[in-house]
Amino acid sequence: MPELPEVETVRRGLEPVLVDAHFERVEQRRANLRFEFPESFVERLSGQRMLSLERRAKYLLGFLESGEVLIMHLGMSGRFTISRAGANARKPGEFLNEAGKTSRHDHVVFSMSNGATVTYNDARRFGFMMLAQADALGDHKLIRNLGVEPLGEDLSPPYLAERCAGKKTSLKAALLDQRIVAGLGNIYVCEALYRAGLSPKCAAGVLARASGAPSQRAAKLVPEIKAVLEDAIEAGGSSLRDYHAPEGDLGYFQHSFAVYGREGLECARAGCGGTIRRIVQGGRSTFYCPRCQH
DNA sequence: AAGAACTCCTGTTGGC
DNA sequence: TGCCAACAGGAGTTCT
Repeated sequence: MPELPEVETVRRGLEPVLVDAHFERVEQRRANLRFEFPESFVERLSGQRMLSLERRAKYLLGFLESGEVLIMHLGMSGRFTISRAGANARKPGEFLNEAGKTSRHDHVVFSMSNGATVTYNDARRFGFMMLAQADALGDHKLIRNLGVEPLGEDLSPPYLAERCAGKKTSLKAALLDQRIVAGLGNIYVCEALYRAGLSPKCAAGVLARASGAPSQRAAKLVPEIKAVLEDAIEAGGSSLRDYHAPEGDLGYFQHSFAVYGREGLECARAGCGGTIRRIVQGGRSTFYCPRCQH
């Protein structure tokens, strides 16, 4: 489900109900999601106050008073839903939860001291939750190899050129590699490449000149990556199928897709007249305009 | 050792 | 209407 803009939207939705609240009750309904839950997961969360909720790449990081961090990843289908005490209380045996998803996939329920209930639902169970020591978070195996955040100064044409220099893998695959840029996923890579007029099929190495300096392509691509992510965050993320922010609001950036999911439709670039194509790279769909992406 | 293929799991959709 | 194959926003692990 979520790429950086969706995870950031979820973070902003959860922050007001989780931060400064205590976990009054934690319900863990199965032993594993993608991975086993941590040892004594419920006990280590219960009674804890969350000091802050941050995002790194597609991870949500809840810093706890105990010095531990609750690391959460939504995988493909993970979603959080907030409900208030008394409101929309689900009757026993009811088939659909507040998110309109089957409640059999409600795997974790946090009851907070401020009266909010936060439910984690994940049909495919590619998401997970872990606990780590905050002061060693940078050494955690999930965190330590992550590349730069795409928003902000760290992602620059020289950085991207250096990391892609000599790479024969496709530009599409390189941008999906979380060790290079952290937080991009299939949709926003397609959209950024389209905006930059770059072919997803060309070798990633084209971003660097022989000297290692950034090429024109790198200079063009970097601002488009930032722009598409900023636009999507502004829109509250993309609601595909039934994704929604924790409060139930729908993001609407999916209406702004130029290529994703638009196979067979005409390229929107003025004067182009090309037709959007779908190809498969690394087992995943890539959408692009063969006429104006080179 | 880079790069590609495979893997986890369930739900939805589109074609016949 | 029913059935079945293809596909879905991720990424760690295992191969070549």
